[in-house]
Amino acid sequence: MNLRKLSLNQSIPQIFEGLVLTDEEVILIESRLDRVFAKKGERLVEISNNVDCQYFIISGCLRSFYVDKNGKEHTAQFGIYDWWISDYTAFFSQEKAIMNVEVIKDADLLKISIEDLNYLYKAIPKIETFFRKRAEWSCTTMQKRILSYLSLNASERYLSFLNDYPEVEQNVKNYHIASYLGITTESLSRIRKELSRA
Amino acid sequence: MNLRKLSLNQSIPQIFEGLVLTDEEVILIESRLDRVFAKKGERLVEISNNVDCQYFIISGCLRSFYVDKNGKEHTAQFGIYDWWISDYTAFFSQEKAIMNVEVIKDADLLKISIEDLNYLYKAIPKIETFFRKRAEWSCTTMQKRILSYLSLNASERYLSFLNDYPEVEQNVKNYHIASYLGITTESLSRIRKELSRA
DNA sequence: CGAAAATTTGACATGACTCAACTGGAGTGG
DNA sequence: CCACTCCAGTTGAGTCATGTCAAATTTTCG
Repeated sequence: MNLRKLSLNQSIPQIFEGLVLTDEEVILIESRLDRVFAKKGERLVEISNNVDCQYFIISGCLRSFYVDKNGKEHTAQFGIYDWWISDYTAFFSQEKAIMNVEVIKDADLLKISIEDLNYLYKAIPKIETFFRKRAEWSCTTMQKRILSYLSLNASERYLSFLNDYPEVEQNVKNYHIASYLGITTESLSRIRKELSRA
Repeated sequence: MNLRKLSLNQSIPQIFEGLVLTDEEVILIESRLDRVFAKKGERLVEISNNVDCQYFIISGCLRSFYVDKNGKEHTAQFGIYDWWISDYTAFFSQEKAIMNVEVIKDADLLKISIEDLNYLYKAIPKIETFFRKRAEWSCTTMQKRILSYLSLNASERYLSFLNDYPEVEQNVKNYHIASYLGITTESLSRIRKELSRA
């Protein structure tokens, strides 16, 4: 067993945190995953392409973003360690990507295709349970984000972001944060100035 | 078999559209569902209560809404026939409700508790597959809504809402729509006036 | 019909945007 | 080691979309 295999094996329990897996199950899962290293600036998904896989992040930082009709970028999601990333809208519905997924900091990833995932759902039902719960949890975080747009002003949304995702804040540029919060970099700059005075 | 039973039985394929179920499975599912009739104005979920069930809507109209620190209501979700509703944030994580679920038009519902749902996941694995896909689909619709807040102005969001949910529009008040779009009723009124001129 | 609820309208206020200029730091090469 | 460039962030002035508040109007429904 080489080093690469070893560290991949160690990653399986990390991915399926909370699941009790037998040795055979770990081996089966491993056989369906691909280790991928991606450099800053690389794109794992590009708008209008097919999206047949999603990525588990072992380390690094990524973001998915939408480009509107005026060419403005809007960050849909950030991804750091222990989280998954893809264009889920496209991945789940098997339509063309409406977002790009871009590497912000060199990343170490595990890639799984939709076919392999469907295979694992059948072979190991608790994997499907895990992904059901993960999707449910995504729903709750997105719901909260929607409510934050409805009920908070820009400054409050920024504070809430800092509170919810302190590790993300340390890995991304302010203009990424602004495009996630739905404000301009100028506004974010003024908000930060205002907050630092208080 | 009485009428009530008959119509409930007929609803099962409607709920699990796309799933092929045996007669025994339908009977098992039915045994875990409760038929509920709810009048306009009733609340199925109230903020800070426990949320141990979700509702499938046979007919009628409902909404879930959040109340912010200034007492303003923000509609999180509408529900009409064939859709499910609850405070998912609370239901999935089994925490106290952060939203109310309110009946907008007299509703005919099927109620399922989290225990019964977990039982069905075990007993009929394809039910879990169905709910996994439903959660994934919810993620994609919420993702699109988030992107609409980031990239569209109030008027464009309104048009997009009319396009995506024409049946909802016919069942709810304008102030419900405004609170879903994140604007005031006055702004919505002006937008409608502007659009009717064009 | 009449009261209550929903919507519309007007005048004004304001938070966030736009555009352009400026600052500061990180890296690069002469 | 300085000069240059590039990129991110900041600042200022003016604008605009949407909000606020109060009043008028229309619709709904008992």
